[in-house]
Amino acid sequence: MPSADNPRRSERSRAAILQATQELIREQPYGKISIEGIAARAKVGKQTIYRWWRSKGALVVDALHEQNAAGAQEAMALPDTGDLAADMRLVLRATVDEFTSPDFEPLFRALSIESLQDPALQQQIVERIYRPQFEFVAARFRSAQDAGQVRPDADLAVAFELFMAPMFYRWQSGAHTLTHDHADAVVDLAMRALAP
Amino acid sequence: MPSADNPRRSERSRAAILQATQELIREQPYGKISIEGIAARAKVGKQTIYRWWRSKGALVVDALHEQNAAGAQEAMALPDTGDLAADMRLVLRATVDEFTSPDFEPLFRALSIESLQDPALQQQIVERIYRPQFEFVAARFRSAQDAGQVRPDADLAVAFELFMAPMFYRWQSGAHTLTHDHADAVVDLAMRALAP
Amino acid sequence: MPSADNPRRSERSRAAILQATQELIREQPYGKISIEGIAARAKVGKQTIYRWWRSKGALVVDALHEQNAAGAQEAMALPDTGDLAADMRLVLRATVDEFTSPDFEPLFRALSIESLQDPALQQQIVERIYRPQFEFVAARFRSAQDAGQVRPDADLAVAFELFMAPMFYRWQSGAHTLTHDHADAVVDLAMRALAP
Amino acid sequence: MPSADNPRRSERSRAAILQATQELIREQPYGKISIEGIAARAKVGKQTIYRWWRSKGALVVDALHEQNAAGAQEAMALPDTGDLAADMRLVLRATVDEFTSPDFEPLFRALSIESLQDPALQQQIVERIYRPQFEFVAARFRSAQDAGQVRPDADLAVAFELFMAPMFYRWQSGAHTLTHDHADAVVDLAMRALAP
DNA sequence: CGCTAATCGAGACGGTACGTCCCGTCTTCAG
DNA sequence: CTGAAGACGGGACGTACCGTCTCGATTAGCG
Repeated sequence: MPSADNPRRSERSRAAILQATQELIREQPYGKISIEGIAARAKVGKQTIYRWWRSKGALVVDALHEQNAAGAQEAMALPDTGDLAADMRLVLRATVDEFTSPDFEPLFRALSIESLQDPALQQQIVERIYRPQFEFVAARFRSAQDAGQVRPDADLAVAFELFMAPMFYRWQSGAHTLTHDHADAVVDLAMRALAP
Repeated sequence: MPSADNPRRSERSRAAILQATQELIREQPYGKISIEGIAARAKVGKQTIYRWWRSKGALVVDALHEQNAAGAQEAMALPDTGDLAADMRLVLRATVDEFTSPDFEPLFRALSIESLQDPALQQQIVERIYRPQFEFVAARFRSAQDAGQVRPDADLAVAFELFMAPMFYRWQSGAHTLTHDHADAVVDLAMRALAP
Repeated sequence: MPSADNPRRSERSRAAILQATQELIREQPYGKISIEGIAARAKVGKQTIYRWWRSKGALVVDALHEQNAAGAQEAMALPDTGDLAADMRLVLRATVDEFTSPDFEPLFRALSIESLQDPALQQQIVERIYRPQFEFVAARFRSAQDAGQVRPDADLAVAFELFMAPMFYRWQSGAHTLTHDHADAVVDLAMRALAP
Repeated sequence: MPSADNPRRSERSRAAILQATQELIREQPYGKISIEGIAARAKVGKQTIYRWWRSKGALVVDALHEQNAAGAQEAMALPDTGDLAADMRLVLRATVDEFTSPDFEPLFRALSIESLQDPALQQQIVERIYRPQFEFVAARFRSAQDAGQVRPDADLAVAFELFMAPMFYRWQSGAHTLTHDHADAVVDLAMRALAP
């Protein structure tokens, strides 16, 4: 994700703003983060932020994308070993790792907060984050259906959520700790539910 | 839930504040709600709010409780007909209704936003909202285990989330609409996963 | 000045309130003093203050009187040695001492502030503080007129102010320091002005 | 007195704030005046006031200067007719007029209240208001000394106060009304005191 | 290769809300 | 009924940020 479409736009500012946003979100509760604080940290005028981002939420989305671009995007690298349970175990463990990581977790948190407050942003997130992730997994599900590991009439959207929702729910509710063991247990149950 | 423990506390103010909070949360985006606005609507001094509630989040928790106290608390009235699937269908449909209701949904939304911003509040919500709900359902699960409808070694916490998490996830992600049909589909899958 | 007219009135409270008022006025800038602070220091309910004093100004007036009652009231003890200049030198030096004293000065200051804000209080001060002081000095002036030390047609009010106003002015303007030498210089000039 | 030293500063706001301050001080008791009220009257954000003035007192000083700048500054236009008594009569009568004017009096009052509460402001007033006025009069005194109308060894500061203090004292004590006749009487006495 | 228009940093501006302090009144309970 | 305690509705405080708006000072790309 280089600069943007506008050639005049300062790449230096763009990067500094997203960098500052990531850092601040990691350093303090999201409620304490202000555009002014981001501008100051990035040594940028406030207007430069307002010029290129609609809202703090949009800024958070981009900051998260920037971070994913930097990292390996493991969560999406979904292998097909022929064993769906094994493959999903990898996916869910990676999810646990992200929900646990001090680098990612605060950004997810920020994103959740913003998406709950702004329906437009919520739809944007569905399309830019949720849907791609779903499509990757759905493809793997179809392959598993062909291999007879999943009932052919299964609703893939519901199936997808059967795996992911429990992880998300635990994270957000804070009632239990997220562990690889828990991920494995969820995969076991979900596989049983989807078995032909 | 009458006044509180302090006999000096004005019941009139307490009720007016919670009432105003509920109304305002329903009328406008949560981000636009201010303590000042609540105080004005309740015809109360700001200090009276700050005296009895730590934060806007704590106020939202109480407002939700007040609303539940007023209503029938159907979600918790969990029958035991001997047919777990049927009973859980009732619970999940009631959940769908709440996530859909213009009376409840904005308050849940507000609660989620606040709990994501304040770990202390999150734990309070776990204990005052999540845990009681879980215990009700867990009791029903144990009865179903006795009746041989659920595997005796099932982790009831995971089982609980297998039902509830997909509903919550759909609501928060906004990727799909919540319907009774979807609730039924989730119950079907979850029952399959838990079957002995 | 014992309790007051009401026999039910608690002498203990009355004294504690005036005591607290004096102390606080000496300890901090007058603008920071609150009724609430006085009540707390005096271990008294706020209502007890509001019951017996119209305003903070009235409280200050009483606090000053209480202090004068305790002290020697030297400023008023005006001797008649036959030498008006010498006698006035005593009066003006005593005035300098009061304007300089850490016990009195803050109370005068408080009184000035209040009287500038409340015409009713200002008149009360004229009658309870200014006028008695003037009468004492005026009596001495008349005696000096009889002795031929002061012009018989002199307006005693103007004469009085000729002595006192320069002291007051220096104190309030803060442009110069108040000293006994200055008091003597003022007496010299005023005597010259009033000489037959 | 145009804007200030900072070119970014809005002249429109500066003028509106001082204007509003003057108006409000004239319209109501000083104790009822709030920064908030001034900001509202001036259609200005509170921060704009706090940005450029340390305190309400500093604002009052500037408001008074603004008013003087607008008017003729008669009090300072001190003629030298060769007759000191006549010249001083003009000055003191002008002073009476100011202490009597509904335009000036409330501002002086406000200034006195503030200066009594803030030593830093008091010193500022000495330098910006008291001292210039003194210097004008002192120059006239020196000219009178050259003309043999005033004792050559007179302390000009004390002499200045001999004229001004009685006016100020009457005004602040509220014991007597201020009139031109009184001003003339004071000049007579002071001239007698200073005569060679 | 200089012109000019967009972009930049900086930060003042009119506002809204914050959380706190105090006002003067009212309510409760103890003596 | 007085008095200590302190909750109450309310007004203002001084601060933090909002999103908009000038200011020069770069800084491209086009002419």
